[in-house]
Amino acid sequence: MSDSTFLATDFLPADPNFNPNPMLNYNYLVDYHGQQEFELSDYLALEDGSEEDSTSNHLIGCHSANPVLPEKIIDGSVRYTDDSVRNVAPTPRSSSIKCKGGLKKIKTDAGFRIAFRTKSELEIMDDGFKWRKYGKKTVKNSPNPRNYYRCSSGGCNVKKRVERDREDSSYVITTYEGVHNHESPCVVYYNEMPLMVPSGWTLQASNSSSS
DNA sequence: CGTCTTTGACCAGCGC
DNA sequence: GCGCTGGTCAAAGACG
Repeated sequence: MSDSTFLATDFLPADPNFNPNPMLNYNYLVDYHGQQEFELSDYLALEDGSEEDSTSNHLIGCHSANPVLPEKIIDGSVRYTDDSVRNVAPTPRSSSIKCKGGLKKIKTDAGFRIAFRTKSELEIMDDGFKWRKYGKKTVKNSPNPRNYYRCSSGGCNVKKRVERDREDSSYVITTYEGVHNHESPCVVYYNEMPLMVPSGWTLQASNSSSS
């Protein structure tokens, strides 16, 4: 499954005005390893030219929650630049989607799974959605527990896992799974800040492609 | 009182 | 088949 490799990227909140909400900080997203500017609007465009099912509802649907920056992903595992692989979770019947800019998403039965690593002191970043914690697990070979969250909006079964990098606890590894079938509770807030919304970025409810 | 977190138990998948 | 591991459930407690 080597063709499902992500380019390794980092999310670097170096600016003091940094807000962990990726929706509000798309201009802070930098392809760190590639030394190349990487904006969230680019990421939104990734669906174009995808190898399958490019209805483009997926990313629109996961707008503020999902699209930060993934590390490399090898079919359910996060692969770091040092080629170490840390298990995220098996991704049964997954399929990779080739994306512009070298990024890919993992599609599962529950929708897409996107993992990324964020340098942040905050373990829970405000991504515009409301999450309910439903589990906590210690992970093998990791001193840090993994927390499980589910979108608290009724009928929305998007999940996310949050854990600290076992080797560098200043990084938080977040994995989103599924696509929200509702708008972000802070859409109103975004609409009040039109300059913060990338061109071509439309805040619309997704068709629940995961169903 | 409603909502959320905590946490131990349970279950399923996978490798040996 | 068995043990390990990750993911989820659900009861109990905390909190506003």
